[in-house]
Amino acid sequence: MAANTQLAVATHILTILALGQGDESPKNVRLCSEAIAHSIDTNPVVVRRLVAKLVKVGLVESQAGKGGGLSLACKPDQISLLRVYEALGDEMASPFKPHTPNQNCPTGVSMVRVLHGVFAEVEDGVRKTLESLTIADMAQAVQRAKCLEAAAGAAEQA
Amino acid sequence: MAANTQLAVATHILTILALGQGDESPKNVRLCSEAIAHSIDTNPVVVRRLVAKLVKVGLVESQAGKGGGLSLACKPDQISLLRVYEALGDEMASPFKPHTPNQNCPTGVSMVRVLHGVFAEVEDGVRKTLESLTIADMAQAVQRAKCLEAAAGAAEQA
DNA sequence: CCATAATGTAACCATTGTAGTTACAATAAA
DNA sequence: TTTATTGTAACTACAATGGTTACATTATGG
Repeated sequence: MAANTQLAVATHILTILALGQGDESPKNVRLCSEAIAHSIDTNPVVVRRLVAKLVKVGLVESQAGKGGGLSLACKPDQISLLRVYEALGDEMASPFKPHTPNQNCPTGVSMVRVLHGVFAEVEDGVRKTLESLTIADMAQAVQRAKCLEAAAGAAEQA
Repeated sequence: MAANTQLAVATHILTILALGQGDESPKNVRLCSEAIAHSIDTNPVVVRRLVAKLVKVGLVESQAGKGGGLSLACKPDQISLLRVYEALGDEMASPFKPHTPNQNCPTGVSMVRVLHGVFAEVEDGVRKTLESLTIADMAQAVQRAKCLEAAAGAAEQA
């Protein structure tokens, strides 16, 4: 199967929108799905499909029609990666899924109950990590990385 | 797709083996893949396929031939869930996978670098949680759950 | 030494999630 | 009214998972 890159792509989209958003001016730049798809190297429909989920939870605003496009519906520092993660769906596609043992085996039945607790603990840790990071952090880190790279490129040229 | 339940099933297998292992006697009971598969409610081949990975990293011993079967190669309190997780493969099948953006878009390129760091942090948290739990803990919890359930069943009967 | 019971593993299939793509209706600006 | 955009359905290709059959290998035990 193709790897699940939805959180990565959604974060990419939001970060791009954040970068387009001037910190001082209240006006967000509106980007079209075509342009975003180009940066991600995918199809505009893939972007719109993902964005639909982000719109549904109030992270993104979209406007149809000529001159329309996408923009953030929140300040970047108000968007934790946990909010993005939750926007994509409740379930983590991961190896942390209980199985369904033989219901007549008491050991098996107890196993799943215990496993459920363990996996909940794992998920909880994941959520805490995601909660501590915002799109604003991502945008800042990307800016910094771009500067460093530009500098390295310039040094290489010289 | 079928959900990935490998960690759950592997933990199930190891816990069953741990339960069959008398704490006082040094002899492990040997169980055959057929019996284990029955508790998990799957095919013996699925069990053997998984066990092969556990054998490879020295968590389980297997003996072919009549009277053969599977047994723990370690003390249960020496087997953290992290070891089990690692035995199954290096990569976490999860939504925490970076994508591959347009390599000509400097923002995209920086994005993945930053995302990589974020996802490493998530993975790190997961590993810490898994490291804090052992098969011995699982076995103990399962025992306790079974007792509770038996008591509840008895109460229901009365 | 042969019958038996077990592992090891290859091969194949069905199911399902993901992403890519085409197509087109709906919408809104110029 | 033309044009540029979103929204969404439908289809495809691909890969991962787990179930299943089949069979070679191995070791016990009578």
